[in-house]
Amino acid sequence: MEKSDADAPRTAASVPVVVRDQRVAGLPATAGIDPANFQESGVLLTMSAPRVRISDIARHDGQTVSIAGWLYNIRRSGKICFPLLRDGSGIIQCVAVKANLPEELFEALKDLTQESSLIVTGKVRAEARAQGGFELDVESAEIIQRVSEADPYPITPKDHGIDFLMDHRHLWLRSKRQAAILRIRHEVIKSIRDYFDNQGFTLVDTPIFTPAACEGTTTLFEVNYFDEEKLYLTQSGQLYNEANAMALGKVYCFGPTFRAEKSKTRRHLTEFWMVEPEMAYADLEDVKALAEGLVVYCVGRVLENRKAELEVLERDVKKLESVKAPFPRMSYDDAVKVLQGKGSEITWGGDFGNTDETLLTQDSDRPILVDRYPSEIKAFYFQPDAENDKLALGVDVIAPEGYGEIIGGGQRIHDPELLLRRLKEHDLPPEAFNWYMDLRKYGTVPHGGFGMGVERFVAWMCGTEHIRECIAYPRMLYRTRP
RNA sequence: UCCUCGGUAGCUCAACGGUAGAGCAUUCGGCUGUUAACCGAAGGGUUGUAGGUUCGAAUCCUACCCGGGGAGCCA
Repeated sequence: MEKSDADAPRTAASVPVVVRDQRVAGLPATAGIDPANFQESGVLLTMSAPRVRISDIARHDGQTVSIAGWLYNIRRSGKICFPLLRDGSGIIQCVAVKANLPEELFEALKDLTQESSLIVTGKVRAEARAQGGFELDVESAEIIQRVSEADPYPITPKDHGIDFLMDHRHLWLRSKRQAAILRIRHEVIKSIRDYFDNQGFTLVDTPIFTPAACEGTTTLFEVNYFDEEKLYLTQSGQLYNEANAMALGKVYCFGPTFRAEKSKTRRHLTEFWMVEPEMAYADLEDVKALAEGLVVYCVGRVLENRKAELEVLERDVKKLESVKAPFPRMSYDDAVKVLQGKGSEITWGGDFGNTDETLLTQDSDRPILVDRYPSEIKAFYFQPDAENDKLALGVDVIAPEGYGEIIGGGQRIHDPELLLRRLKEHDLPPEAFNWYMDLRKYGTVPHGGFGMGVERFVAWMCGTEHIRECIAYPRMLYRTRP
């Protein structure tokens, strides 16, 4: 039903403003205006206080400041109301007392709807009763847009189902939990980059359009490349990484990868982000050490810099604090024996299922490294074990708490004849790999690397049930929108 | 692709063969310290779609559509 509300938005161009300038309403202007504070928004605002972010609020105790944000929720009690203001960096409870404010302003605030955009100016006050320890005593406010009650913000503070939330993913990101996950994802990505950058790796990004299967078996998304040919979305940058490692020694690529697997589980996305380092003059042990170091470093950074977010997520940080080197190591052979001892039906030569991975790590407080898998279940490029050529020098890092394989990698074949033989055994057309063979022709060296799935790692850090929450806009078997 | 569970108000759910209800959200009223605030009232429904069984279907049956969980495969 339409409401005859003069303040309701009519067009996108005419932003309704209930209270634009409190000086009109007779409030005293506060000194200390710094134009630098207003450049961020690109809008000249007639504010009388420096603009701050909620994450910085502790440094402004006792000062009058402005916070630009959105109404997260509001609690009213007659002549006093408590708007919760969200600004992307945190949430702060504001206090608006009717007796201290112009009537027009108090009424506008009291009746404000969820997710309305507004800029609040007031005095920061330490307050034990408030979450976060600080409150803002409202002095003035500018309402940028009042959300219409005829079409209210759909995500209310109560429970919602996953289907509804995923349909509103673009709005769901505004909630506390989702914002915390995205900040932890950011921390993980930054720490991954710092880890490699600090050790002399060079970021060299690999193409997303690729001409053929890198690994043969895995399903690829096909793309029409003009009318010329079919290309595929990359499922790994590894083959290109090997070329880059021969050029720069130590490299990594970091970007989205695509797998057209019809997997419908809590650990699968069709589009996910992967970091893949590759090192020249490296063997399996070097790869294992690099992987272990990466995991320890990133977990440490999350613990150090994202305490507040882990708390929002109610993550048991003790489980993360125990992630220290060295990680337990075992061979595939031993892992199969351990699993059989625990009642798994796995036989030698089979790959681990998710239940196997969970069983394997259930007694460990940190990830475990499993190496030397049967060559038959691994890709064509794995270097065979010198002591048993039926085994591939591959390694997987399996995270605890049921998060499964987060890293997979190993040492690559450097011998040209062996590589050619493996291509044929895997029914791959050697002519498509001419450039890859060149790497074995011109100064071949032992080398290796791995890939780490970012969303799986973030899911583990956050303790989320499903990895779909660990990327802003997940792409899954039956979900491609928004 | 297979197995399994589900689709009822904007949202979360109840009713399980006999008059479709509750909480939240929205609207109106009350409340100066609330913490997913609370109290009172109002509006809000072609029960996923199409057939079928029945005196009578949200409820039972069939097909389809949409989604959740899992398997295989993988990071």
